[in-house]
Amino acid sequence: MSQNIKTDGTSRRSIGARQNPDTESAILDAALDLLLTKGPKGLTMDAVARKAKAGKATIYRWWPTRGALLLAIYGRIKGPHAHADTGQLETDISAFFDHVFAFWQGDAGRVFAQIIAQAQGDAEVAEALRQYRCDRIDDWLVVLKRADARGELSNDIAPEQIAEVIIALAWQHLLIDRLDAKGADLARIVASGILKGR
Amino acid sequence: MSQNIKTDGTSRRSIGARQNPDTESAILDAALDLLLTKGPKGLTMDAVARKAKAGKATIYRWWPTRGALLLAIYGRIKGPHAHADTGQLETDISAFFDHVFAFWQGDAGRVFAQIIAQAQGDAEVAEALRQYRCDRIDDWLVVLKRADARGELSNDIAPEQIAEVIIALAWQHLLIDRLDAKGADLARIVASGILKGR
DNA sequence: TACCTAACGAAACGAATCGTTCATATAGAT
DNA sequence: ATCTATATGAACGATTCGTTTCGTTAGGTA
Repeated sequence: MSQNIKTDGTSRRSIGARQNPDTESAILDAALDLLLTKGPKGLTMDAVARKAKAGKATIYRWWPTRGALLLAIYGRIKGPHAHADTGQLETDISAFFDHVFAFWQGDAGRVFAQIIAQAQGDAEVAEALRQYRCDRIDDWLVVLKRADARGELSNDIAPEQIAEVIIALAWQHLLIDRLDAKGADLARIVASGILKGR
Repeated sequence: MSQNIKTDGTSRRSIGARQNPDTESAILDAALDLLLTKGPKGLTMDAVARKAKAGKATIYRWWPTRGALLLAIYGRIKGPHAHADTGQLETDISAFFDHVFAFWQGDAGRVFAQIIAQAQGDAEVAEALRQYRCDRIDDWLVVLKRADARGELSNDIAPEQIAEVIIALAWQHLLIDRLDAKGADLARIVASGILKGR
C-alpha cells in the first residue's frame, strides 16, 4: 500500500513519456561514484537508487543488469580514440601506450577493469567488450596501413595480429595495476621482436 | 534452537581436533562444480554448503572469502608448469601457447578467468595473482637464459619484458575466449617483431 | 581412563541485496 | 480531452551474506 507521494518539489519527477536526462545523469553519476569509492561490491542497485534518489524501477527500466550499468558508465567517461601520427610506427605505438595508461590512471581504468571482470560471467558484457576491442583493432589497422605504405611492416605478420599484441599488452598492464610502465619499452619489443638479427 | 542432530552415519562428522580431508575435498569439489555449471554467480557460500553437505561455519573457517575459495580451487586443478625445450626459442614459445590454451580449454580456464576477474576488486586475490604471475615469469627466465646462451636473444630487450609479452598474450586469449589461436602465429610475432629487416 | 580442545553438520539469526510490482504523479502525443 | 509512456517511493518475497549456537565426534594430554 503506497499512498504517500511527496510533492515537495525537491525530488525529480517524470517529465512525461520520455526519459528524464537529469535522472539518467544522477543515476550514472551515482553509479560511477559508488564504483570508485566503495569498489565493485559497493555498486549495488539499491545503493545507486539511494544515492541518486531514484526508484529502482527507473534504473531497471533503462539498465536491466549490472553489466549494462557498467557499460553505460564507461561510455560516459571515455573520450575519442585519437592515434598519434608521428611518421614512424614504433613511436606511434609508444605514444599510444603512454596515452592510454594516463587515461586509465584516472577513473576510466577502474571502470574498464570492472568491465573485463564482469565479462567473465556475463555474456552481454562479454559481447560488448568483444565489439569494443574489435573497434580498437580497426583503429590500429588504419595506423598500420600508413606504416605499411611507408614500407615499415614485415610481410609475414598480419596487421590484425600486430594490433592484438598491442591491445593485449595494454590490458595486461591495466589488470595487474602496472600503468606506470614506459610506453617506449613496450613499443620497442613489439616493433623489433626479441631475436638477434632479423 | 537446534536439537535435531541426525546420527544416521551417512554424513561426515568431525574426526577430532583436525581438519577432515574428506570435508575439504567435498567442499572444493562442490565449489568447482558450481562454478563450472552455474557460472560465477552460482558460486555462493550457501550453495557450496548445500552441495557439499557441509556447514557454512566449516567453509568460513578454512576459506574466509570467496577469493580464498577460488584460489584453492585453482590450486587443486593446476598441474606442474613444464616448459618444452626444443632447442629453439620460437618453437618453445609456440609449444607453450598450444599447451596452456589446451589446458585452459578444460575446467582451469574458467577458474583462472574468474580469479583475474575477482582480482579486480579483491586485494587478497590480486596479490596472489601477482605472485603467481611472477612465478610464471621466473619460469620463462630459465627458458630465456637457455636461448641467450645459444645467442638467440637481442641485446636491447630485457628478458623480463619478453616473458611479460608472452603472458599478456596468453591472458588476452583467455579473457576474450580465443583459446583456439595457433601458438605458432603468436610465437612468430613475439620472436620476430613486426618491422621489416631488423 | 578422564578430561580438554578443536572440527564438524545443522540450524537459525539479522542485515543486505535482489528483481519485481504497485499506486500515483507528470507531461508529451494524438 | 484522452491516451500513452515515464519517474518515483514503497513494499514484497526470495536469496545470500557472515556469524553464532548447539550437540556430536574424536584426537591429544595428563
